[in-house]
Amino acid sequence: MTVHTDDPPVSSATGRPLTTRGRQTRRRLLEAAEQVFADLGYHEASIVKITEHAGVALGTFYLYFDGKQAVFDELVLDLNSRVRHSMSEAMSTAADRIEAERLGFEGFFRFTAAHPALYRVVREAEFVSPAMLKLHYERIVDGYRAGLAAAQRDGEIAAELDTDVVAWALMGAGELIGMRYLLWEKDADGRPPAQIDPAVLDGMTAFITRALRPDTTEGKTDD
Amino acid sequence: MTVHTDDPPVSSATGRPLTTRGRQTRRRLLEAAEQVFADLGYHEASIVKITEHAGVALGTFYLYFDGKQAVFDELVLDLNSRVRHSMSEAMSTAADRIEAERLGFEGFFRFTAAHPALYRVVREAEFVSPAMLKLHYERIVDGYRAGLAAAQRDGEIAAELDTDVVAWALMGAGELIGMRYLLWEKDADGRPPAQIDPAVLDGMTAFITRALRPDTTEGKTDD
Amino acid sequence: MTVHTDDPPVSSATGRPLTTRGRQTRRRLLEAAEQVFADLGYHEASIVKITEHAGVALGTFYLYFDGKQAVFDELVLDLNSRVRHSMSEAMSTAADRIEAERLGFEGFFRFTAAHPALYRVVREAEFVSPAMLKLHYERIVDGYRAGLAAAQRDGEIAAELDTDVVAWALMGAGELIGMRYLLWEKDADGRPPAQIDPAVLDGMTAFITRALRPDTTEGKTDD
Amino acid sequence: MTVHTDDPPVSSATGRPLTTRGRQTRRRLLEAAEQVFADLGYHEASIVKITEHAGVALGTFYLYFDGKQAVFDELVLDLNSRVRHSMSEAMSTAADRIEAERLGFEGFFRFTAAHPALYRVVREAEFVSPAMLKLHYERIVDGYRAGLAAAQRDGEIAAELDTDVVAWALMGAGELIGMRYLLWEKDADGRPPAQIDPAVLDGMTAFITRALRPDTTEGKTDD
DNA sequence: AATGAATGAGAGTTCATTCAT
DNA sequence: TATGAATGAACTCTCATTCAT
Repeated sequence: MTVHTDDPPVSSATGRPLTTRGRQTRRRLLEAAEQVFADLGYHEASIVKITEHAGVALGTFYLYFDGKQAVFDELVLDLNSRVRHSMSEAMSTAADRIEAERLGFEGFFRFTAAHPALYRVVREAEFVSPAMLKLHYERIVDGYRAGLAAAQRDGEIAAELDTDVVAWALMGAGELIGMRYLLWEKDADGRPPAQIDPAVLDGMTAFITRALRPDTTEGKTDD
Repeated sequence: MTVHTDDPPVSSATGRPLTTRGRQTRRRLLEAAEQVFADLGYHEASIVKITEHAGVALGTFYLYFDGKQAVFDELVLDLNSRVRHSMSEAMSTAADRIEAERLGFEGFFRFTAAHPALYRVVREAEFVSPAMLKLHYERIVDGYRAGLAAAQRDGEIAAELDTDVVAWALMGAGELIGMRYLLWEKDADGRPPAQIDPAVLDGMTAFITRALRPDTTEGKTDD
Repeated sequence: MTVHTDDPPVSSATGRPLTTRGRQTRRRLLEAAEQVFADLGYHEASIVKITEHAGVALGTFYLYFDGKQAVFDELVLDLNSRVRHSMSEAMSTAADRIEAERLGFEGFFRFTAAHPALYRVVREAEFVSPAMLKLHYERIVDGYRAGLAAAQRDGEIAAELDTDVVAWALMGAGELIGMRYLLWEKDADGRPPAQIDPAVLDGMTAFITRALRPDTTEGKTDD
Repeated sequence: MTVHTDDPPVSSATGRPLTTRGRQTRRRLLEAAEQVFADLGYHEASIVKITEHAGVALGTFYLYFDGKQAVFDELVLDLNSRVRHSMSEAMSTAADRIEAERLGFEGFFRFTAAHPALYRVVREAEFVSPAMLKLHYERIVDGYRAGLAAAQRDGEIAAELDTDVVAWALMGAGELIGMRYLLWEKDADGRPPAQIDPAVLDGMTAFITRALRPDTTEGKTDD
């Protein structure tokens, strides 16, 4: 599990810079936190469980983090950074915006399937650290909106659409589809699927394509 | 605040039927719980706070509910019942399915604006009582899907759409739009808006209409 | 189950005399208390459980008893009265004191097997109502001691024995034998035996006989 | 007050080994528990009272014990171990089995007088932790029975006696004698006696001696 | 840099008892 | 005579955090 945020705060809770050993301990704690928060949720999780999972003593935790909420917040930022990275990488090969949307969702679902912590931790942030959830959503929406607006200028998507509203709608749709068809879906053995059902992705693509594509009469801009 | 569920459990925690006085006390407790859970969230809420709010003694709570989680669960069911009632009432005057969708969202947003507890309580159920959240979503989706399937048979919406996927996508979209433009929006006085910005509702309607409407070449069924 | 004490307090908690109906309710409550205390012990038992068992409402209990401890105390007295009655009846046909001892124990064990509440309730009195336990033991010992003293005067048992010490010793012995071979013994089906193993009773009789019988050289008094 | 069990569990509630400081705290808690349980009984006792008595914070208790019942159980084991140690030490100088019995009772009474917790705690175990009481009695009886059987082989006590029955009878006798003449006896100042009345011990010895000694006609085995 | 014993506020829950009906 | 809703003190137990080592 690789942990990389936009602005990696590789310093101790007291602000001192860290030695190599310190950085390692810190990373182990953050990874343990991801595991424990994902498995148990914020309130069932405890610092003891995190430190046990990380194989360090209880007190050590407070050398690197200000407290329970602080690790949690950092974890949300970290997951946000990673899921956006996964999505933008998936979209990078798209020929047009609508293909980009499909690839973006594919990347999102792939990340979700591989990191169930994303939902469990990020969505719980709504109740633990509301500002973090807002930040998470807004960062994703920002990317969306920028892409949609550019595509609109290029005539790739319908001019009448409100890119802000559409961006939020798409994110909401993606989130619930992921929850329904990835997190709640169980195969014969009761295990969650490793990837989303292609038929669902197709259904989602059809829905999005219809919503976004320009009207047939709509004049395309040159480019 | 009116409390009405599909199957109102007007009995005590021990299952005995209640006197009039008992029913009143129970309802006051459930209403207090809605208030307190909405204001503070599940974990910050406490039975003491609920009983204080209801103006009864601590022990009284346990005459009517099995515990903290039990009131919470009942509250989720109650809110689910009420929001669905609000939506179906709003949709009842629609001329066609696409208008029904718009009216349904309008009803949903109106309920959300009037009962912030819906989001705060229901979404938190994901972490407190996952089965309740699933139930909540599934009950709403069931209605959606049935309406979409019927409309598809009538040629009111595109035949190619996967009604299940669309139903979940629409619900997710509606949820995040509501969160963004109702719960997070503040007017000049820092108060949340009493109703959703009509422009947003229009944007959403455009999005949905484009996604659902049959292709122009698509043959309509007679009616 | 018949309830009869030396001094049956057939009056309400407030001291008023009782109607026939009142007496019935009171007796049902006392019998329910015996059952519930025996099954659950004093602390696990609750007034609600007793009244439910008796088929009356909670408040009714306080019409007849001063409280939880009060029923308990009355129950101890009642059981004491009944076990002593059972023992003295069993001893009534004895030819001599040593036979009387054997028959007395037999009666005690029979009562114990039929009324497990005796142990459960009476022994718990040590911690709930110490004065009641003392009374229980002393009443039994009084009978013992009187019988032993008379037998000593008649030369049926050894003159050197301290009747007080012997009475307490015999009662203690009987109590632990009953606990070990009746309450803790389970047959093939895991059920407690309906009567004590005759071999055990023989063993006990041998022990007592040896301890009590006069020395062979000891002169018997005429009778 | 020295605390020593057969198998001293010098580990925390979570099973981790303890530092010196931790072991000290644990021992202080166990001693405080002995005091508090003996003074108040199981149900009146509370963790708060135990920790206050021990001079530590409430939470500290749970570092070392799993809960109220757990300390109680450990205390029963501890007392059992100590009283048996006291008895076997007292018996070690006996010339024959009958003298051993007398010395054993003396040791038991001495321990009882010095540690009233023995009765109060161990007998209450019948209702709090029945398995513990059984264990307590059985461990004592095991020693008794072994001694009696050996003595029987040596012809020191009557061959006809059932050693199992006799062992339980003797223990029961000793327990009630101790209760009557130590715990319930008060001197002029209302204080319990520091040691048992020698006359009672003599009475008990006479009783036991008569019961156990071989018949005069019984042939002794050579040794 | 790391340890782990100690803290104590605060939670959910139970139940004997009262009293208006 | 009977009811059962209401009370609230007291309990056990948890866990984020501190700090001496």
